[in-house]
Amino acid sequence: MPTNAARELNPLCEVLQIVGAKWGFPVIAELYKGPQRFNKLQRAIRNINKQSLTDTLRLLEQNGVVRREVFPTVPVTVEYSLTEKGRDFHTVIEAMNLWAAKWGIRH
Amino acid sequence: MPTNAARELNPLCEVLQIVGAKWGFPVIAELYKGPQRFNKLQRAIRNINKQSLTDTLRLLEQNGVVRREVFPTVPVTVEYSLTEKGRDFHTVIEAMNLWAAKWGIRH
DNA sequence: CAGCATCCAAAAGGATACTG
DNA sequence: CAGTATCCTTTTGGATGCTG
Repeated sequence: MPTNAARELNPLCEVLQIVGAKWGFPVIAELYKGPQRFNKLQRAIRNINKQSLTDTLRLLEQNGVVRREVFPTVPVTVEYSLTEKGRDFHTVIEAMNLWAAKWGIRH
Repeated sequence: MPTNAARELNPLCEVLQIVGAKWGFPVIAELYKGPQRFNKLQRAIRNINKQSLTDTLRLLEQNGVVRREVFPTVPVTVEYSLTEKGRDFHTVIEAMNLWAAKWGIRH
């Protein structure tokens, strides 16, 4: 994640935190497919481990991008989904894709 | 910078490399003001050191966002400026700003 | 002036094992 | 199932000094 220096560039800091987080995009991309439980997310995202997944979900939750819901089954079930704010994030992703497509990879 | 995992999400990988780099935004922001020499950039960007500035400029240069021009004065003068691709990057920045403004910091 | 080489400190990432 | 705790490895960042 971009640390202090970049974070001083408000109000971009929040966006940079999200897009700069190593697993932010993969998690968001996966949740676009629909609500998912913790273990399902972990299996879906190649090479992520519990710790990293937990950290990323907490970060996105704090930024209001992801919602966490606990169902009191046994064992407990936890479902993660995108909030409205999270779904609206596609505007940013699209802008990135457009720019990347317009200019291509490498020059 | 977001590392391997995020980078597999082509064609976003290039964008993530740029926005995820700790000093990417500060350098681009500074160059929007116009072409600048190495030392001028370093003085303008709070707390960046030669090494980090060099690394960031090389990264942006490789991505075709920044142009490097050497003038054979003594001592040598090197000027950095944004390419057309680099200036067009404001479309991405704007999308980020819009999203951030729409949803605010924290929730 | 514009860097590169080196070195060190700090942070991030990841593996594993354990728990309610 | 969904984590937390711990430990360890790797990567990054920054400071400093040297050079064409």
